[in-house]
Amino acid sequence: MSKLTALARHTSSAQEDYLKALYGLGAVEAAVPPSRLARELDVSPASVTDMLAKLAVLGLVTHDRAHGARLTPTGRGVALEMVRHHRLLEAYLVQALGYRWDEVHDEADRLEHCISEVLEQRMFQALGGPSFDPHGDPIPSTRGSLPREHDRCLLACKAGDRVRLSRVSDREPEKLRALRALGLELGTAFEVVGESRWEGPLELRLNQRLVQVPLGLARIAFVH
Amino acid sequence: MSKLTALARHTSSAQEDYLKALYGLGAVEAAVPPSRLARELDVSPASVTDMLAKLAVLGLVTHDRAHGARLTPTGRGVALEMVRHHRLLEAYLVQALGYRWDEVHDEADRLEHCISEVLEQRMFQALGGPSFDPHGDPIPSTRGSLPREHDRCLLACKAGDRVRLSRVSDREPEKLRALRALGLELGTAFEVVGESRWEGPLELRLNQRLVQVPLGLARIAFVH
DNA sequence: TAGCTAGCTTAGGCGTGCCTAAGACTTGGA
DNA sequence: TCCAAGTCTTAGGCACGCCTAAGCTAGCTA
Repeated sequence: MSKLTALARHTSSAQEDYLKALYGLGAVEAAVPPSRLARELDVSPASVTDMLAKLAVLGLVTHDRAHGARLTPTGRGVALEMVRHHRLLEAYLVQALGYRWDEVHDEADRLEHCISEVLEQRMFQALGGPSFDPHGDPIPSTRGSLPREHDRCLLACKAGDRVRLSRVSDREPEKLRALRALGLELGTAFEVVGESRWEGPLELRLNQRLVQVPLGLARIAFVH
Repeated sequence: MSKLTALARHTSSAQEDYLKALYGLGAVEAAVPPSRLARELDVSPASVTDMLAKLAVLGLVTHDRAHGARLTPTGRGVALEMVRHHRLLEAYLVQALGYRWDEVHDEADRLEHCISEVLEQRMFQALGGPSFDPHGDPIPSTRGSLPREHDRCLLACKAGDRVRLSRVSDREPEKLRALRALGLELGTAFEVVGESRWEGPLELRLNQRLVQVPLGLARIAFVH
């Protein structure tokens, strides 16, 4: 990964969004089809073609029609920087400023593009060097390494499994509020009592209480 | 002033910069010539003409050739919101994250455009409702009122004056570092021993020490 | 193998925010 | 009074990031 930060490299917000999305779609390991990226970013396929061409010129992605787009090592570096900014900001907003886990995503999405390396570092230090954000996602190190995740989706659990909530998707605030309302926070221990049948809810035992978890919530929850 | 926040009103970063600059140049009280604004923002006069036309359509400025540009009440509201964001961010960075007073300006200039009202409020609360930023500039209230400033420029002081540093311009980090190196911080008390003669330095007595203050530093310092 | 369809790219266009170059208006001095 | 200088606007253009519409390609199915 390049030593230059995204700020010094003057990548635009939009470019950073594309790189971050590519990273999230696994463009480090395998090529990502443009259509997938278009859906993710809610832009037209034509826009994706344009932007991928620009990013290719900048040496941030490789791109051929047969396979799709992949991040170069430099592109991965920029993407990881954005992911680090995003997750660190989420952690900071929750721990230092009293945000709830359902309030931080949009704020972090805006701020991640304009914080300096200095601010990043100060927040990191203020939090004592956190490893995870408020949704259980790992915060990449400055060198770009990520702890391997061993969790599995709540949907994949079998009746009788005793697990803890380890991670949730940060995308949908409403679902996050619903999970919290059911008593599910990061680290909450519970037992899976009933698996989902015919797309019905899962049933959990949590603090002696039986709790029904709709499919849509179970899908964004991960446990170990 | 409109109740809508700049975010909800979707003013662009650039528009907000123009409004803030106009506010700083006194476009509430008197019309500001476009050339002055162009110099301030380091853009061409033609760009200013363009942008003022857009802002006029949005009802944020009035603009006639004879006089120049003035902020409407709504425009003043947006400008003050940016000023509030900027100064609050500066205060937060210094007090909560250990920045020095010469490090905060650029960071705040970027962040002021993308923080939510929620974040603004959380920072305000975390600081206990501060009235001034680290350079002694007053932080406007949400309703847009500003405490009146009674300070005067250090340059205007006479020999024998006993005063305290109350405010400095936040624009030039190097000068801020130089002031600090001379022992001058907000609230520092000193006596003016010698006024500037033939554009030479002022002389101050500060903690029994005699200190020479170059004209360029005295110009950005204010006292009361 | 031929044709259809899904997916990608090209072409052309739009709004924003900037630019330079050239014209118009004002204002003060000769 | 009239010219010169400074100021402001107009005209035309560029990069960015997006769009729609139309064309191309490739792979699957009949």
